[in-house]
Amino acid sequence: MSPSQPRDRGIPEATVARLPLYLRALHGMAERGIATVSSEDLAAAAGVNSAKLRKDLSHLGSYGTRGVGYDVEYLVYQISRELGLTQDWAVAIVGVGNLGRALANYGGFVSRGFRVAALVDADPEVVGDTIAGLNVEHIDELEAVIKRRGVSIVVLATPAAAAQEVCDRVVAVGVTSILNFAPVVLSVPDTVDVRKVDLSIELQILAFHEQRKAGGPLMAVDSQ
Amino acid sequence: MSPSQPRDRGIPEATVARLPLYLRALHGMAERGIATVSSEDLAAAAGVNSAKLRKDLSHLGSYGTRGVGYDVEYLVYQISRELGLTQDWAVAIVGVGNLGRALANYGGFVSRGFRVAALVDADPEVVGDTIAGLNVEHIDELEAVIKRRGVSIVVLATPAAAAQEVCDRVVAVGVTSILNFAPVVLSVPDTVDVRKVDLSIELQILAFHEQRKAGGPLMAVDSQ
DNA sequence: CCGACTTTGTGCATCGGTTCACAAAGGGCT
DNA sequence: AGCCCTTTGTGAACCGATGCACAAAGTCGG
Repeated sequence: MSPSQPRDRGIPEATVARLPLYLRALHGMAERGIATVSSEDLAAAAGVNSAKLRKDLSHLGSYGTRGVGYDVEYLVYQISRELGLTQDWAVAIVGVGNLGRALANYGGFVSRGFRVAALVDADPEVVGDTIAGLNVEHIDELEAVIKRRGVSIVVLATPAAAAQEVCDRVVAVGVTSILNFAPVVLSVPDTVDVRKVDLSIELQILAFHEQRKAGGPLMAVDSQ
Repeated sequence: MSPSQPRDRGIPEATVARLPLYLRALHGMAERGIATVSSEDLAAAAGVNSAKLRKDLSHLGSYGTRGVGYDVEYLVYQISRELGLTQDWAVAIVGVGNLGRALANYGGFVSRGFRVAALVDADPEVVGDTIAGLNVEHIDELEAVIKRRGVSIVVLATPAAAAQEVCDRVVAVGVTSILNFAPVVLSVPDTVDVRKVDLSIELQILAFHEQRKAGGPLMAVDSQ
């Protein structure tokens, strides 16, 4: 067996979720001209514990040097490759309301190998507008646009009521990765990956903890 | 001890994160006039497995009726109370770029007991504008605004470079809950809760899985 | 009033993830 | 060349979360 292929199939989900974090920290370091970094320092920059970082990285292979640390440049490349960011991903954003607009202009996408390739909306008022340098196309064109532009990831920023229908349509033309901002649970075949972001959920979790702090150890909540 | 107080201190974090999900599903049902729901149905609507749902709810107390299910109205109230949504939370949004604007207009906040009480920005171009019915105030006023409006949760939607400084300032005036959209790891005293949302992380996770699918079982990646 | 049926609440086994702690590995100084 | 120092990579214990499967509890029809 080849000596430099310990790279396992099957990276733990929790690890995958943290790789982008490391990547961000590493990009920052590369910009500041740092050539080499220890697990301790990188972990601090990413906000995790160093043992966890080392175990995470060990799932990709043995890319560190004992006594020295990790080569920043090289590690950026390895993580990028593992995440699939070395290729170019065409993303379509469906629903160009406030959120869709914000996403279209969001710098974080472009800088990570994602290319917003299409904006689609149902409202005749916005169809034809130019946003972030892109022409907004009509929802009737959805399937055609996805095929024509080679879109492989769709971002749903529609109202809740429209999300499932749009979802069904993009799945029907072969999209298998969806990022859903609409506050509904989408039903999809299990060959399709859906990740959801609900902005209000995070606030609710904060409220829960804030309440606990405020009530402190007393918390005299006589039920109503 | 009172018989109907099995409500434990210490609800698992994983459970807290799902309560908003259940709440959303329940609200939908209440609107459709459904009075009672089984764990099976509610779980389906929330996209989780029914055993998990029952265990989650059991942490709040014994609010179901065997052979029948849960009273929708009552469960909404119990979960809301547990999450602290029965009180009114004043939220300030700092950074009124595309994202801040989208958040200010986002309906999901208001409908959950959150009230956007202030918008703050550093750019003199936008200070003084009215967005979502609110006057945008200058960052110099940050501390004053937070105190005057009783803000207890701050949403950071600033550029990455400004986030830590704003964070320090709001923490200094006593804010202990922060929702951070800026792509940086904030350092705060551990009395302060920070939750972060990085829109590009979700996309990167999707890209990872999409790449795996594309490569399929072959995945002939001879390292460069 | 009783018995059959439904659905909750939970004990228990299992699993994935985290953390500790240390042996192995490499670099650099003398 | 050899020794010491730093830092990685990982075995193993631990911890929390998940899911199964069932007894307890309650409803409803007869």
